[in-house]
Amino acid sequence: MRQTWQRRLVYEALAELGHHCTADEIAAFLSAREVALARSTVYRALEALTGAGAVRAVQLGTGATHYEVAVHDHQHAVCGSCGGVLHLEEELVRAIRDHLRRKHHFQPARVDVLVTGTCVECEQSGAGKPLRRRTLDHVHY
Amino acid sequence: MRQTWQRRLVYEALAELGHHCTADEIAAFLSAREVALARSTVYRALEALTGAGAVRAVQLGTGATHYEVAVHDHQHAVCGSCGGVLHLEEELVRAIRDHLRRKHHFQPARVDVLVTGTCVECEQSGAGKPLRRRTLDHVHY
DNA sequence: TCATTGTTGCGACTGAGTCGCAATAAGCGC
DNA sequence: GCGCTTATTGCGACTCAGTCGCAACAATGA
Repeated sequence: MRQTWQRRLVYEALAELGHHCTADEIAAFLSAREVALARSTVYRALEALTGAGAVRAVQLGTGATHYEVAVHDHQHAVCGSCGGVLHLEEELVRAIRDHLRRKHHFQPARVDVLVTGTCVECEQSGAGKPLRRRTLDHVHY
Repeated sequence: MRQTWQRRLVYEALAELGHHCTADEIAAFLSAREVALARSTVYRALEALTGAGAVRAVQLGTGATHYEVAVHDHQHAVCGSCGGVLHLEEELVRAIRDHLRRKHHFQPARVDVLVTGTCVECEQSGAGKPLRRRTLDHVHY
């Protein structure tokens, strides 16, 4: 993978934002910093970085793909009312991998778990209003 | 939910097709049967049926949403080279639910597991060619 | 330094899904 | 069975997320 300042910037934006974000959020963040990358460039940079293993793409429901700096594997639980995202130990999915390998002789390459529900705060405050689809705040606990 | 022949047909199409399919596949199936429903009608029927619990919507990667008749809960493993879909016991995710409730006081409403990997057949035949994105055969083991 | 070849930027395009609105038709009470 | 109310349909236009082709450009390796 060739090094370009565009890719560096995309990666740094992701790191600075510090939470799951979409391609457009990254583009907006850079725009605010007076750097305008073509939308397709951001997408392609994210694709390249994902391929190189520096970034991880994750589907948080039905909206746009979210990206995060690849540190250690984990799964996600998102709160349907505040949009907060909780990270779960990767350890929790070991049983699933094992089961597939042993019982079905299926070689898992990637396991994605997405839990949707209600977090403590929302549960207590009784904030029942479900989020409009396709919008997540990416609050990071 | 009001009963309409459109909704009945959508449900029956899903049942007859017998596997995960997309809104457009259902529309095409019905078209072939000389019934042309508006695309938006199919989407709205699926939404209504999903809300009523008769149908389950599932995200099989990045393509279109897939729907299946809601029989019993289960999770999915899809083969990246033949597009086959394997059903997994819901039992496997109990630990995840429990963990969230006990350790994070998070109320899970829905847990979605998506495993991507290679099935036995493809593993053996060495069919390494990854599927073009956004295409799944919905082979049902 | 130059040549090669991957990358960018732009705009047009596609696929999936949503929305507004007028016409229609379920399902209710009678 | 008859109307009435209100949900649902069909249509087309629209949005959103992402992809693609192509010419100009720039990161590496010789």
